[in-house]
Amino acid sequence: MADVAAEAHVSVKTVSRVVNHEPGVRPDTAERVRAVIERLGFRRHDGARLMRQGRTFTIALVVEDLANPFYSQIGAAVEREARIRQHQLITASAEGSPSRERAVIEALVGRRVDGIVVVPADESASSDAVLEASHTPIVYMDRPVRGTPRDTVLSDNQGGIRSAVEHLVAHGHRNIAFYGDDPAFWTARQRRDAFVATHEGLGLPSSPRVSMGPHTVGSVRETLIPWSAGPEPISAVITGNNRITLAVLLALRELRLPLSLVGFDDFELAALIDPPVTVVHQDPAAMGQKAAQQLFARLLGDESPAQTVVMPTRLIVRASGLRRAPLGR
Amino acid sequence: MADVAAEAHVSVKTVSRVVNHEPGVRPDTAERVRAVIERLGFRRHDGARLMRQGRTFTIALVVEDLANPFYSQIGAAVEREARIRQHQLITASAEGSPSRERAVIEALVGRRVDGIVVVPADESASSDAVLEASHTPIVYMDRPVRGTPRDTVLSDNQGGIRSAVEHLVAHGHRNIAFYGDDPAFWTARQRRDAFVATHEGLGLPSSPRVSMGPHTVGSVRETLIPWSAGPEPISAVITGNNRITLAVLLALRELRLPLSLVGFDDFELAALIDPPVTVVHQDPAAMGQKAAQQLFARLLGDESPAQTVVMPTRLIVRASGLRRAPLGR
DNA sequence: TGCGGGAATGACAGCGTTGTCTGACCACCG
DNA sequence: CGGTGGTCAGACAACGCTGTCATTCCCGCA
Repeated sequence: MADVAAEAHVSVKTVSRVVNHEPGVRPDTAERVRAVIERLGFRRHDGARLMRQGRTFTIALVVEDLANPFYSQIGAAVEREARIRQHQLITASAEGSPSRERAVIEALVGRRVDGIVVVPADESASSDAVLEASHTPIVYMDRPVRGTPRDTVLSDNQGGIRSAVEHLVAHGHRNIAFYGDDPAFWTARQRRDAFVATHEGLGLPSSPRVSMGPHTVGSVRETLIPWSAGPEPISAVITGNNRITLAVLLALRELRLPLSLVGFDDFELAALIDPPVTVVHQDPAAMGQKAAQQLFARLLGDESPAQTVVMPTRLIVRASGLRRAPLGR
Repeated sequence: MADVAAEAHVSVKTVSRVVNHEPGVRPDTAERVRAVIERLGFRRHDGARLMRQGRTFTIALVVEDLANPFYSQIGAAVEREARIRQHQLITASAEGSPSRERAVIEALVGRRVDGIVVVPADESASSDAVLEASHTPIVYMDRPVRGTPRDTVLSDNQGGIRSAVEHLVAHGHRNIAFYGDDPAFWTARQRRDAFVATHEGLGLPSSPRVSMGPHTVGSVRETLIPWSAGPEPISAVITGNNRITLAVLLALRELRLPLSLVGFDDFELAALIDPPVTVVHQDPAAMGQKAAQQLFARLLGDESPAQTVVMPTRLIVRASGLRRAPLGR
C-alpha cells in the first residue's frame, strides 16, 4: 500500500480509501490510484485489515471426520451460511479424540475465529474454560455437552425411533429387536432409551430385545440367530445408525432371514438396496444450517439464553419396513 | 500481552519469550509471567503473530460441493495433511461456477493463505493472474487447467475405462455401451475417448455405442431399449460416473434387462446393491493427500517445474460385471 | 480580493505480535 | 579491583492496514 501511495503521489490513507470504496476521493485521484494498483498488482492484506478491525470474519467447524457423509453435509451447510455472510470457514477434524478436539479448539481461539460450530467428541465440555475466557460463541451439534448451557442443535432421536417402532407395529410386528451403537455415545443411548420406552408404552409382549455395542456382521449374527428362533421370534429389526444397518443387512442376507428392517440415518442409495431400506431420516444439512444461523445470530449480538433446538426426523418408508409380520401369534 | 507484562513487572518482549518458550528467561521470571498469564486468561493472538511473520499457516481447499463424497474425501485428506503440519484448512465451495470460484480464490489470496488446492470448475484458469501476482502456490485436482503449467493431480481415467472394457471383453462381451456425463466436463471426455479408443483397439464389432450428456433414468432408457434389441444387442454397459451408474441401474431394473454393468467411481454400499456393482475405483483420499503433499513441498521451497501426477485406478470386480455374455448372439 | 466552508487529502497512532539491538547485571578471572 | 564475557531483560520498530483528527485545497460569494 505504501508502494502504491508513493507511486501515485498520494498518502497510504488515500489508497486505503480507494481500495475500500470510501467516499471523499476525487474521481481523478481515485482513477490514478487504481491504475497504479493495477500496474503493481497490489492486493489488500486482509489479515492486517481484520486485525485492525478486531474481527476475523471467520468461523470454524470441528467434527470427527470430514469424510463421513453426516459431517460433510453439515460442513457444506455451514460453509454456505458462512459464505453468504462473507465469512470464511475453517474446518478441522478431531478424529473423535477429546484431547485433539481441545487442541483444535484452542488453536482456533488463538486465531480469534469469530465463532465455532462443534460436533463434540464427548460430553465433557473440556474446552469450556477457553471459550469462556475468550468469549468465543459456540454452537454444539448432534449431542449435548455438560456444564454451562450452550446453544445446541440436536436431532429428534427419540421421535425418530418412536416413529420406527410405531410404523412396524402398525404393520403387525410385535417382536422387534434393536441394535444400537456403543452406549458411550449419547445418541446411541437416546435411541436405545426411546426404543425401550416406546416398546413398553405400546405394551408389546416380552421384554425388549436390545443389543448395544460396536457391531460387526458377526456380532449381529450371534444375537440374530437366537432371537429369530425360539418361542417369540422377532419379525423386525430397528438399527441405531447406518453402519449397523449395513451390518444387519449383511447378516440378514447371509442367514436368509426375511425380517423387516428400519434403519436410523438415511444413506445414499438406500432406495436401491434389495430390499430398499426404510429409514429414519435426519437432515444434517438442515442441522448445520440451523447451527450456523444460531452462531451468526450470536455474532450479531443476540444475548438471549442458550437454546437447544431439536430438529425433526422423518420416516422414509421403503419396502424393507413394509413386509407384513408373519401371521399367527 | 501488555497487560500481562505490566502485571508481571516485565516487558512485553519477555512475555512474548515466555509464551513462545524462547530461551533467555530466568525460570523464576518465567514462572511469574506464566502465573499472570493464567490468572488473566491471556492467549496469544495468532493473527498478529502470523502477520508479523508473513505466513498464515493456512491453506485452502476450493471444491464444487463439500457434501459430495468425492470432494469430502478429498477434504478430509487435505485437512489431515494440513493438521499434521500445524496448518489450518479453509474450505470453500464454488458451486461449480467459474466466477464464484474466482471470487473465492481472490478472497483467499486476500487473506494470504499460504497455498491453495483447487478442483477447478472449468479449464479456463481464470484466477491465473491473481495467483501469479501473489505467488500463491496452487495445486489443481481431478482436471487440468489451460495456460501456465501448474501442479496437477489427476485420476487415471483412461486406464480405468480401459480396464473396465477389457474386463468385460474377457468375460465374453462384444457389444458394450458407454454412458458418459456431459462432454463439457474434461473427465467425461477423457473417459469417453478412452472407451472409444479401447473399443477400437480391441477390434470389437460395430461402432462404439456412446451416449453422453446429463443423464436421467428416462434418457438412459431411451437409448437402452434400441441398443439392447436389434441385430447387435449390447450385453454390457459402462458408465462414466456414479450418478449415471445409478440411473442405468434403475433403468435396467425397470426394463428388466439383465445386462452387465461396470461403473466409474466407487460408492458407498456398491457391494450391497443387487447385483453388486463392479466399479472402477478412484481414490479421492489418496488424490487429496498427494495434492496436499505437493503443495507443502512448494511451501518448503520446491521450485522444480510443475508436475502432473496421475493416480492409478483399480477395478473392483463384483457380480455385476461377472455375468457372462449370452452365448451366440 | 478576501474569506467562509465543504471536500479532499494526509499525518499519526495503534491493532498485537516479534526481530534486532542495546543495556543492565552478575560472576569470574587475573 | 578493573576487565571480560555471558545471561537476562527491555526499547523500539515494524508487519499492513484503518480510525481519528488535522490540514490543505478549491470554489463561490461578498
